[in-house]
Amino acid sequence: MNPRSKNSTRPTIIHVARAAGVSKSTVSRVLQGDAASVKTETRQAVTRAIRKLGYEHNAIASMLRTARTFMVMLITPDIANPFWSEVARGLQDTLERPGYSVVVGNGDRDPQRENAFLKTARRNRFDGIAINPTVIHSRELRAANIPTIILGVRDGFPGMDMIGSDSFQGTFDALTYLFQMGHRRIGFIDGHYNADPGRARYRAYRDFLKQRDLVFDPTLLVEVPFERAGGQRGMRVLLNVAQPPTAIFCSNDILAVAAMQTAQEASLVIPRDLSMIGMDDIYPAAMTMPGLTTMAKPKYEIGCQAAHLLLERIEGKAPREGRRCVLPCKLIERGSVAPPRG
Amino acid sequence: MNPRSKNSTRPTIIHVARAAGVSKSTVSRVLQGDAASVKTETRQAVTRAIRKLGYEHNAIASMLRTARTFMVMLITPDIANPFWSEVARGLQDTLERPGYSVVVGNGDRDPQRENAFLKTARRNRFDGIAINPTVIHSRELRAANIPTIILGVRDGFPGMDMIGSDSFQGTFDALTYLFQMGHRRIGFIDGHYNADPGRARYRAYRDFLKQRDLVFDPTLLVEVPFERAGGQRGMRVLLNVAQPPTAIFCSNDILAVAAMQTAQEASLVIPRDLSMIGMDDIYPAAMTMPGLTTMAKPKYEIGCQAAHLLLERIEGKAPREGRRCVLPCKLIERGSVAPPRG
DNA sequence: CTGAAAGCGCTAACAA
DNA sequence: TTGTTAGCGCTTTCAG
Repeated sequence: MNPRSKNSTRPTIIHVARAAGVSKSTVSRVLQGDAASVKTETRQAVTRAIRKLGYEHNAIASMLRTARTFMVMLITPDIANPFWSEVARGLQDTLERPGYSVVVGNGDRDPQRENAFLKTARRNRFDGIAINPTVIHSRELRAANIPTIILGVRDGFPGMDMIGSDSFQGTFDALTYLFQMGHRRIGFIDGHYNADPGRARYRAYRDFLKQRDLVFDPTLLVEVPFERAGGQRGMRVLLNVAQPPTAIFCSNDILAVAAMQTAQEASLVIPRDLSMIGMDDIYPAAMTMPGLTTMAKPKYEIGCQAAHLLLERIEGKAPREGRRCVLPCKLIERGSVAPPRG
Repeated sequence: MNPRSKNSTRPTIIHVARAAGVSKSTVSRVLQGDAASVKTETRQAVTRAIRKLGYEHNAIASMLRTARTFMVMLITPDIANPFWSEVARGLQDTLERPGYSVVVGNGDRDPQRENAFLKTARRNRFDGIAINPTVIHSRELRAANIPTIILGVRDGFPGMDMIGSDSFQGTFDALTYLFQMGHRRIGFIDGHYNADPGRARYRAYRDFLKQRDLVFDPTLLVEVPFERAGGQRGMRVLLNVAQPPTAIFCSNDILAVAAMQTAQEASLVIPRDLSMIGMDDIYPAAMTMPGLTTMAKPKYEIGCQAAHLLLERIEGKAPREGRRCVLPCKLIERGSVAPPRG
């Protein structure tokens, strides 16, 4: 039954060629859809032979010969993080059409792991890399000598393509929105990693205050790690300052949701007693009660655009210099913001 | 600077061999860590040459020769779904050590796409496949002739390894938990897909009722699609039955969270007026107010175990017949369940 | 312990 | 339009 049972080896183009009474080159041509240079009858004969033998193109052999693998490595800190899994989805969906497969690596903010994936990309001669660099440096990336797109807009990667969202503008707009709702004492729970990417949100906060002639009150700013516990701690701190804020901006939704819950546990009613605004618009943000108002980052689109930029670079259609693509954030109004009381 | 600048080609083992004054075979042996059969001095000479030339092993050529790719294809409906992204994480984390890369495919419950990924796995001679089959059949999987692990416990895949969690037991335990809290009228919002995998939850619900001598009240059961809107609709229906339930079990957390919010919007206080319990324990379940009590599925562990089973199968260490590995669910008590009022 | 040689299955000039 | 030929870079007998 099975054309290739047990210990018989898989058919190759040679077998197909023999069965069709042509040469391997001809088979190769029809395999590549080189319609122009093979007679219709011949092609049909080959196609028939292929089907009869149950032949399956061997991409590995082809890779070796053409030095093209149609493989792309995606390196993010954690694919289980809803932010990155959405980016991954966008990347994969758009790379799928031109026939690329994407391998995903969880770098985990660990130099060892991040580099291990880079090494895999090199050894397997991947055609491209999409990476959110946390510990890896420009030098290593450049040395890999593989077309690369940086996920996130960063300094320190000169000449490389980058794509990200405008955290500065997003933060600024979020704060402006709160201001226009009437808030004047606006708290800021600022998440950070060890390797801090430019502190766009912090700069936006300071710039915003300046523009609105509000004085910077250090008690309204609290720095925490980018995780639930950070949001909880941040809220506890802000709840206990002498003059508490009427609204709080959080660096991302994970912090915001955790902070909001902490406030609710302290019997504050959101948004009546306190307005909350987050950033990213991850999945859970729509699931809180009230829904979290947030500056959405275009995660899926970032993935899609990243794919396009990378594809151009791979195909040599990109300009020599690195490109920066910065997508705007967008306000999603749900229920966590209202004018201040009184 | 760069040892391989511009249009010079990458060094191969031949270059290394020449530089070290040995043959390619020797270099190959060193590369494979075949310590036993190469003199220490020779190995050092080779290593030195490798470093000097900036040689990088070409995995593609190696694959062609050895017919091993160290690539695994993961096919799920949607990697952006928090359930699957956790499974993916587990799979990747454990496949990483033995040197496998995993390509992830979003099958999207679409026959076209699911098959396309399977085809990629075949053409690229992947060593293994991990799949949650939604539309693909056993026959196609078997025809691919690649070691496979089924994600989810299903009928219709005879002889194949499977791993999943015990939805029947989980549902049964969740209902029992509600019963022990004193609930007797327990509603059930049951999600389903077109291709329904056995309806374990439904069977558990019926069995539970029987065991506890409770009569099955069809008005307490509502079937909805597996998405937020389904949860909302389900809750609206249950809120309007003549004798509403005092507790509700939902097929998964997405439904549960949406249902809980809908109840809250209708001014019910959870769990005072109504207890809610979900299943899966996805990320957002911890972020609601109150936190959602749920039967957790061991998502990450499923990924890890899947990797182990697959590895054994790939290495020919697995028994001929298919194995079934069913992991238990675990109750996570948060704040959404309490004894009924009165 | 090391080397020579024969491919793995395909593509891409170059000829015909 | 088709066939011949020479590899792509590595692994792996088999000799030595």
